[in-house]
Amino acid sequence: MDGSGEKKPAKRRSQERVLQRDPERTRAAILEAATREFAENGMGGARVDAIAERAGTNKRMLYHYFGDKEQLYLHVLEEAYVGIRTAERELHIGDRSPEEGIAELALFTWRYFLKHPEFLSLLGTENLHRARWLRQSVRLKELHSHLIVELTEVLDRGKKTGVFIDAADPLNVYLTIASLGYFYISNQYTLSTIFGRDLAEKGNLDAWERHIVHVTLASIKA
Amino acid sequence: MDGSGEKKPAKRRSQERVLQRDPERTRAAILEAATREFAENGMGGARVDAIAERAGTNKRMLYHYFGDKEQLYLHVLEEAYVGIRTAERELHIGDRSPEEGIAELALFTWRYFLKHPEFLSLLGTENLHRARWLRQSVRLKELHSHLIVELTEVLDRGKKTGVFIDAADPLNVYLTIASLGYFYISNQYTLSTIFGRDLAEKGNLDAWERHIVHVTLASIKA
DNA sequence: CCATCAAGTAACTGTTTGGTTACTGGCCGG
DNA sequence: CCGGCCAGTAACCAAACAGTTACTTGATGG
Repeated sequence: MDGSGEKKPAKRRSQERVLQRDPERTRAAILEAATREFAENGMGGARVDAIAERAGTNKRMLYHYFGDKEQLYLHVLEEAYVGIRTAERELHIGDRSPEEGIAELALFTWRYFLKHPEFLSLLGTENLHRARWLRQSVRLKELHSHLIVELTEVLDRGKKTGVFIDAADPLNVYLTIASLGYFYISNQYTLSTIFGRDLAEKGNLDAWERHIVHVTLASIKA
Repeated sequence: MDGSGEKKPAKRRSQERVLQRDPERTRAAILEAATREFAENGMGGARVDAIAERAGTNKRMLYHYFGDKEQLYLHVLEEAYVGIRTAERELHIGDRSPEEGIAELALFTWRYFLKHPEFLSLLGTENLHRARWLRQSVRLKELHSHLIVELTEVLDRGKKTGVFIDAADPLNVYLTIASLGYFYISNQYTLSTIFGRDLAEKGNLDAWERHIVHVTLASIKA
């Protein structure tokens, strides 16, 4: 997100000169810095000064673009949800056989969680506060119905052809997949400590990936 | 913990009179208040003044008994781990058939999590900080080997009688049980919000309890 | 019965924090 | 070519914070 970014031509006029004033770039930098700061320290631990410094700007701009710390946090959270749901939508789990579709969703979810620990961390923070900010969000409520609808279709198709049990419930299936991925990754530090095994090791990660697919399918297979 | 607690007779001398100075009671009150404060607000959000007030004492005592905020937090965390592992040990999952033993462990874990959300919250906080404080703890490392040993025995017995698959791994089984319980409870607020279904409702909780047992057994049954 | 020491209180301190104010400088329309 | 506007800066502020100091109270053993 940083580093390789070419200087944007700044809407108003195309110019090659290094622009200090680039509102969109500044805004994006703040959002990205805030994502990291909130993910690493939680709402209570995140520091506004630290976000400004990480973004290479200062607090004035942060308050200018986002109002206050809480609104900035909500923006970060919304962006994170949009990120996973957007990627998920491009899967088209209905294009294959029901079993392959479910396996694909499980793999995608696991790998997305693994690649975006900051998303899991934000979820953790938000739940600590009982979804205080998420509940205020208007944008996000409908973002999720798509997932359940698509999953319902895949499961129904599998039930008709007799590969899935009738009791298979779409929400339960998704929660099962998400549970197994979320817990392993977000709790890896305490788990590795108390069980004396490094869960982040490649071999263990691969084994758990296979385990998730196995468990998910085993729980709904006829 | 409060309210119904009879006045302790204060070691040194039995007396019915209401004692203001009762070191053990004060210590316990601080620990209990700190547990709630840390669970509700995380390490970064917890306030030392709030803990003192909740405990009905003041900061001086808190620093007197526990050193500083971080050490107090570590005490709280250790206490929480000792709590679940102690209760778990009394299960004796080896006393029944292997299948019943695993089901029993799954039920126990789910119900313990449900009854002690503050434990889940503390785990979340500790993992946010990558087990920074837990790693310092000497007491806790061996507390967990017992669980794995007992679980290994139960699984081996099931493998011999042919009810479990050979690939069944004790750590994986425990992680599966814990994942399904942890995620559902600790993420109930965001999940209920985005899916528009109240996961804390009795019917849903009971269904998930059955689901956990079903999934766990389905994943290891021959 | 009083000297001693631990339990307990409250007011204080230096620092950090979220948020603000007063200011600078570049750009664009008229 | 200039007046107003908007991106950006830095110094500032009051409140909140973790941790401390100076003090009071009460039980107990010699």
